Amino acid sequence: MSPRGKAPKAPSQSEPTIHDVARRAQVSKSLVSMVIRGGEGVSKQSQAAVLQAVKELNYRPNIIARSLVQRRTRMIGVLLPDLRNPFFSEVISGVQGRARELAFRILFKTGERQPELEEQAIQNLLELRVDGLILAAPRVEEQIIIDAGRWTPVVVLNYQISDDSSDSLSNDNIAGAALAVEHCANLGHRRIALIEGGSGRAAQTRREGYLRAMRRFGLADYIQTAEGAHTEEGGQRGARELLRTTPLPTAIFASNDLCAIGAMDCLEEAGLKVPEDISLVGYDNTTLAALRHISLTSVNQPGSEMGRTAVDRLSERIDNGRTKPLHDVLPPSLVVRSTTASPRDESRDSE
Amino acid sequence: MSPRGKAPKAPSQSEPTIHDVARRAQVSKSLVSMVIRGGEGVSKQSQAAVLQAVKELNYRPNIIARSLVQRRTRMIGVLLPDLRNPFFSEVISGVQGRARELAFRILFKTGERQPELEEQAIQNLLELRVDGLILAAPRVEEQIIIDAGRWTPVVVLNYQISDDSSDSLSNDNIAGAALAVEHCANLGHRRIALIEGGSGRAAQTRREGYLRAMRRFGLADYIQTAEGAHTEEGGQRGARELLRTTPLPTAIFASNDLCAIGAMDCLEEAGLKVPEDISLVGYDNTTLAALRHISLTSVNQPGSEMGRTAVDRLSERIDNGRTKPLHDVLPPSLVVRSTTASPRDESRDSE
DNA sequence: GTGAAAGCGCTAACAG
DNA sequence: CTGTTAGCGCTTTCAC
Repeated sequence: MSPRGKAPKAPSQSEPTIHDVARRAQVSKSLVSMVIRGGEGVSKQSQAAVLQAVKELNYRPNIIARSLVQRRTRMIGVLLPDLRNPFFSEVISGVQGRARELAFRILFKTGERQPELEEQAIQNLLELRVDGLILAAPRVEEQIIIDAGRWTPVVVLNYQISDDSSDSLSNDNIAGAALAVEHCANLGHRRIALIEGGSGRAAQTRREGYLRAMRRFGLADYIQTAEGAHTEEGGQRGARELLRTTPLPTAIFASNDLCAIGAMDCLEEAGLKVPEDISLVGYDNTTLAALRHISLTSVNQPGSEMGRTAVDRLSERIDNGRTKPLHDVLPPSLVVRSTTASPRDESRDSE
Repeated sequence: MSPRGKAPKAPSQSEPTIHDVARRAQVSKSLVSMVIRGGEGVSKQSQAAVLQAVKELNYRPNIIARSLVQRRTRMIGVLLPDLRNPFFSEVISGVQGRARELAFRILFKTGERQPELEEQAIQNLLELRVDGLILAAPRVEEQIIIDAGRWTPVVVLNYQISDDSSDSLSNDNIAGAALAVEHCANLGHRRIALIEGGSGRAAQTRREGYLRAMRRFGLADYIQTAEGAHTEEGGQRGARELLRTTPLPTAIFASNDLCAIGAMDCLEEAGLKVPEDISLVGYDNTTLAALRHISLTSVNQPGSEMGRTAVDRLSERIDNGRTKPLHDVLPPSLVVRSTTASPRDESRDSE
């Protein structure tokens, strides 16, 4: 829980403090403090003296000390499942960009999809007195999130929490899954299978969306799901499972892009052509899907924009004192590329 | 330079402090402090009392206060160019993993390949009193890095600095580029062109490696370079430039994977087949290159491993007091996949 | 405008 | 084993 207590030696002779600057500039500590923070109401003369002393001593304000007295750190904690999925790279890019604009710093952790690690990370971030927390696709128990929300502003991405202690910002996974199913159905597919994304909440919701949409389109009899995960390996596993069924599905909706790509590999290794023999839809519309060689039809989820908005939500609470919770649900959209087409033989499809 | 000074209202009634815990447990502050840090030499009884009070008050130690008095933060600053390139995602994954194991926290910034932003980020990290700094492929002036190195331990990735104030950890870009050239030459290529990676230091070194290798293999007359960048767009630009030349090169070495993928797109749009008409080699061996649909021959650079090692280097200085600088150069290796083959028509190749 | 004094929450000697 | 005493470097009243 606490860091190792070793510190064999001091780094060097101690760093200059505000006190040293004050002495050198022949002014008081408080004056130096004013100047450092972009002082107003300071005479040009003292200002110049301070600035010069700062330069000469190579003084750097100690933000830790400042944070202690101000009781704010201007740090935002960000917890992601991992960074192997480009979707989360995009999220954190957005977070980082907006954070810079609003003068926040990012403390960053990955939870590796393990609830215990996530919880530990959250506690750690809270102990560091972050001014706000962004939790992306958390797997931790809801109560932990609620408690965190009572302590500091929290924005949860892609999981609408049932409590009002935090803000949330979600992609409408139900609607997104429906878009995927609808697209396939419109192309004439009936045996539209799902490769699931594992036990994460987004994956569960997409599954639910798939089931509902299949029923709505009168395809309840064709519902078919395979276990998978939000990784390439998960996609391969799911595809292998589907390949063992007869008749084969003519379209597959994979729970995310990584999963879809894994499935695609597996299908093609088995000699099936995409989209001629089988159509494939992913989710997230990551940069991977957009690669010309992949060109995957995918449900769009604007990761970078979500990251930026998350920071804005935090800033509204931190800097503008908003207290009413906000729960945004972004409408997904479908980006059609080259992995979907009408089924080869429609008569065979009706068996 | 300094954060906005607004704080409209306190988050809630103030958080419990070590003092509150002490009162509640009927012991002294210092005893509480001991217990919190995994106390030794504390009676079972007081320990239990403290732990209970902690629980009841929902107390969380204030790491900021601790950092101030201990003069160490157990935070590591990480500066990356950006996260769109999966290579850097891998680096930071490695950093994050090892940091967790060694009880460090990660403060993370991107420099967006702009020296001014990088410098600002470094200063910011230093003001926060990070215990160490990892600078990946920095573009900032060398003097800034040297100054930072005098202030706190620094590990520079993929740029061997000419000064001994920091450690460095580089891939041997000269050797890596040579591997790419050699591979093509061995396949019978002579017109091996380079798409450059822009003004970054790694890109420059790879260029140098390309030039040297071409000469070494007696292919000096076939040297051909096109401007590009370490992005897909840069690769497309470079490929377009090369496509205007006659005769066309039979192989292209792109300065990194992203660049290679951009080039591949452009080539195929122009009706050329890879590798039948033209071979292509990338650099970094990112997850992108490994995708079955890309299957790009690429020079391997172990991003995740480099991230882990960077944290180790820092820890050696922070926790074990090492002072002698270490400059590691990792040998690259070539991963051959499906984008390289012998040139179609060797006679035509000799013009 | 400027300076002096009082902490922020915690740790680290050092006495009891 | 436990409590007391000083600060860490900075901001922030509040007098001058």
